[in-house]
Amino acid sequence: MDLSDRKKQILKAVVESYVSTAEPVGSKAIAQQMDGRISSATIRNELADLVEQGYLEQPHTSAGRIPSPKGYRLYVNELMKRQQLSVAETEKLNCALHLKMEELDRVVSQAGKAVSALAGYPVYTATAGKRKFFARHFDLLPVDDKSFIVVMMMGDNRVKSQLLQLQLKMEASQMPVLTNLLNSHFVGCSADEMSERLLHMTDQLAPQMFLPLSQTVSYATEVLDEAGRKEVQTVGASQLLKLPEFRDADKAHQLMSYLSDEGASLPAPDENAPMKILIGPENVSKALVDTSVVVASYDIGDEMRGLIGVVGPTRMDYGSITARLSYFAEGMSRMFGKKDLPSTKEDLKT
Amino acid sequence: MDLSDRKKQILKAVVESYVSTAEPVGSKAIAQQMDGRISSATIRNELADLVEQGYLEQPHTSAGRIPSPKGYRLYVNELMKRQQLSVAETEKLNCALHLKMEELDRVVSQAGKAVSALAGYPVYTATAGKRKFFARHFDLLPVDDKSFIVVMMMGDNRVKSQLLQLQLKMEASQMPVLTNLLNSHFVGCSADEMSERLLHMTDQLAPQMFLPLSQTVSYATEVLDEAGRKEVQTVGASQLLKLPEFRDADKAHQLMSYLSDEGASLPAPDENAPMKILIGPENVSKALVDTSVVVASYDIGDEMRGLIGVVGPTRMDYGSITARLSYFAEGMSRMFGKKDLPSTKEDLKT
DNA sequence: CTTTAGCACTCAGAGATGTGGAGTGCTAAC
DNA sequence: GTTAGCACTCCACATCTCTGAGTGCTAAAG
Repeated sequence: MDLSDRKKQILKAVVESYVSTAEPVGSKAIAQQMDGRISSATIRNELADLVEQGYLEQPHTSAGRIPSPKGYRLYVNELMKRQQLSVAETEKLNCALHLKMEELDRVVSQAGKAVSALAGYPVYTATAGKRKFFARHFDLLPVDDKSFIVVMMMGDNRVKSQLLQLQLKMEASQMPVLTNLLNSHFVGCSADEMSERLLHMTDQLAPQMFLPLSQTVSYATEVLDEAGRKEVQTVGASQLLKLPEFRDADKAHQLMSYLSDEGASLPAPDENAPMKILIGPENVSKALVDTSVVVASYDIGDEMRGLIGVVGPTRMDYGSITARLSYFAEGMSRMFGKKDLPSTKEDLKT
Repeated sequence: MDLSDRKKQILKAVVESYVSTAEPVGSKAIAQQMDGRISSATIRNELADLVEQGYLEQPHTSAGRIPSPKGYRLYVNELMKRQQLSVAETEKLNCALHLKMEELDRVVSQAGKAVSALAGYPVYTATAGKRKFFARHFDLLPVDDKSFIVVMMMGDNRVKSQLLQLQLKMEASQMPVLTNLLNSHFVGCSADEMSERLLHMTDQLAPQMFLPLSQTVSYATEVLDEAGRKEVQTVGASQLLKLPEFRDADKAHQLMSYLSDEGASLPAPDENAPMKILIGPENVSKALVDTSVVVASYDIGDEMRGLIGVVGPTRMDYGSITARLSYFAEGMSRMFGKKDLPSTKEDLKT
């Protein structure tokens, strides 16, 4: 049951008009947009068909039509033109990407801001690894005789550090011993394994050695645990309020608190697809059923993947969002991981 | 021109009622709240006086009264009862405070979240130092022969690190030399001094030594520069939407984007006062003239101060906010700096 | 069989109108 | 100085009407 070419043209016109105005679109407007090649009456007939087939909806009898999720889906899969980014826009994105190669987290959130500003919608970012985290190397920096700083490099080459206050005084000579102990027994372990090994060492060490060791190890397990949890950040939530569909404070509030709640599980693309578009009820989460999400993932090396998603009304401009997002995701992949991602249209289907 | 005791009582009643209901309060309601000791007619007379003296305002002739900024000021300075925190609330705050002593930034933002949730208003946090930042110690961890990780401990004992990719291969033996060089020549320097010293060494070193050194130093200067800039974070902005005064999406949007704009200069308490309350037009920033800000600062040692501010409608519950904030600020000070802050009522005046 | 013009019908949204109630200011009595 | 009473004001809310955009249907034209 494929749609006629003309019906598709009309659907496309409806989507694009509604995307930019947020107002139901009428037959006359469409006729005009088609240079008067066909009359509004004909279009009315076609529109009626499209409604019947579920591609469009009518808020009430005497209103224009708006696209249904099914309509958007068709639009995204077949009708949408992949948009070119303007020079100014690529500039801005590049700027965010080339940000002084700082800590990963920073780049990610900076870039999120840029994308959000460009898209006009809130953006969430996350990084997640698939495999367990482990320590690659430990280092201790003495501060005074009752405290030192642990520096731990993780499997993904990120480094975390922390000042530890000791209960007992520690002699300078102990430092290298402790460092050695850590690097010989706790490197390559997951958090759980670490705790276990520590347990085994309880009796083998003098307390003045064991205490700082255990403090260090428990810091390490904490960090590893946390790194494993995927961390979601949201930026640009206030952009929502500019949209007519969120002028209702309650709606806006609901969505915004969902987004800023870190516990929230936000959509992620499938294993092999670089990008995913979820339209309205295609979202599992209740809070998102009235919104669409476009989410891209990118490789950041070491079996880690990053995630960036744009949240907006179902009426969002899928073309320009996907263009920006894929440009950005490719840039990130190029920057961190080595290999590029495929980015063909086929991958956009659910 | 001091107010009579009764007028103050009435003012207090108006403020407290308006704070909790957001509705203009009428003479009858006040009479009731005063156990009928005086009649509504009398109160009307008093109210008229208070309006004339500028402590109250009348949205329109036949409406109740609402406090003016001047009225709030008097309330905050004289009438407000310092509120006790409930056990449950201190629990929550303590919980945020005792968060596994992680990086400073984390604790601060976690605590911000807790305060925001408890207060029901957005909260901004910042940390700022008064003096220049410098490096206290460098450490290098080799990753492979073309990259290593710099670990830099700063004056405030925070540690920053970064993976550096080298242009040239580097031999293992160079590492300690480089580390030594860094620790002997660049410790204790501000970012500017570092750049200068690096310049002087250009000719004295072989390029294969100089290049990684310069990469490391430029990373260090970047970090120091950034640490010097005060960084503002806002949490809980979505809480605004629950308030009747921000049901208007435009207003909410305006304030929210101001808050999430990092460039924004948010109020800070004066040098020696631990807390400051800014009511309505007392705020310099245009975006805040319709809001009040309660901001506390706390010592985090090493000449660094932290900042936490609550932003809300002028009608906010100053009593409970100040109580929470000062509890929190004291906790932070105790945790980081050693000395406690004074926290007497006198300091609350502008 | 498809397209078009014409016409009656529908419905949301904006404006006009009306009513109730909360609250005031004023006056006169206590 | 305090209180009761009363006329007055004005917002909030509901009701009503009017308008215009847009529809569905029918019948004629291509």
